[in-house]
Amino acid sequence: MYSYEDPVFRQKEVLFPDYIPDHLPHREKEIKAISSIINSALKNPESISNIFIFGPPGTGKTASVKFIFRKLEEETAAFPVYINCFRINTRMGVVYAVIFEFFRKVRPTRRIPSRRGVAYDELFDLLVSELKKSRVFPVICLDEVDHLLPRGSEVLYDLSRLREESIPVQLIMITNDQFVFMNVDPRIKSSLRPVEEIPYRAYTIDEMKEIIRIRVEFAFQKGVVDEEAVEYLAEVACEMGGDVRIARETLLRAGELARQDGKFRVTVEHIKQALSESQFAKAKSIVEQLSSKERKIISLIPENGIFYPEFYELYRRVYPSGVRDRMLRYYLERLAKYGLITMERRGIGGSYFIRLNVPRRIFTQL
DNA sequence: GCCCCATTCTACTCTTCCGC
DNA sequence: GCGGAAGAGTAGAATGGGGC
Repeated sequence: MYSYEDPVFRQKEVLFPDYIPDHLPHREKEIKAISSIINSALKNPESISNIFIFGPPGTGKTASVKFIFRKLEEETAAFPVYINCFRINTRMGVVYAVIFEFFRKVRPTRRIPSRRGVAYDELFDLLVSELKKSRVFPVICLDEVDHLLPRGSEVLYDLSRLREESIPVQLIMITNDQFVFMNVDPRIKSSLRPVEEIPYRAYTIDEMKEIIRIRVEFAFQKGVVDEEAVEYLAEVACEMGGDVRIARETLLRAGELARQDGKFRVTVEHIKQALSESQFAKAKSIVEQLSSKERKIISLIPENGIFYPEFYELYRRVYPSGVRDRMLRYYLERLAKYGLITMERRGIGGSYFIRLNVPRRIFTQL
């Protein structure tokens, strides 16, 4: 049988966003700290501390927790649940996600209840009774927890209060914003205590170089990626905030470019070319998750910006049956929160000036 | 027991109102 | 023009009653 060996990639999936490596270099200290908090809670459920992880994007926060969760599932009786609050950002959504995972992993024979037509309290009571019966130790990770606030913040209070029902539950909250809980209801803040804070700092150039080298070693065929290309990529990735995702995405694109030109060698030129696109990798992944309404709205914003009243007129002209003024503002506020646009108020009591933070081609390519 | 349909219940979306 | 709050509207699922 004919077998084809890729001349560029050896294990391309190493560069995919959902790939969790067996070893996370330069995050051993943080992983050890988080694991130790979880393990001591497992040994002594009376002394549970919630965990608050914060730091710049692309510094391995999510990868660390997913790495720890994999070990927890393999080696302990804990019941880890990972929830991305960008997608699941209501209290009902969070409780339903926990119940869904519980019935999938712990009680696979039980029918998963419907989400619609069931009261939140009813669903929460079901969660309480099932957790009580099963005696599992839930470790719930709320990634991008800032997207849960303020609408879904009540669920933090509810989940923390499970301990009053003698259910040992540990929350892990991940965010890029260290001060995310500053304006949260004091009642909710106090319910989350005690909290252990685990800060993640941006990678240094040397650390970035090593991380890229390891990825290159596993993902590419031997000798395909030039050393100068690795060094250049590490420097630029650090200048852009130390985001490993940019480096990973760039390597993937550069590999494809090297294949296209037929020389099967990744050079600095390939990296430069790939970087022009991958610097917007994060924005692109956010845009991919937007609802069709949000995409329609952002696609209408001109490259050179527009004042809100003018934009509302434009929107209504293009989508006469679309949302009204207040709702449009609400959607724009959300897009601003995602970092895709900037809303700057011009003058005292003046209108908002809306500006795109990413090139328009990001929306049109999807 | 099964099917159909109206009713009920719920979370979530969206509009309207009003004060600043 | 903006933003918070209240309430109406909507979609989806469960429930219950009637007819076969």
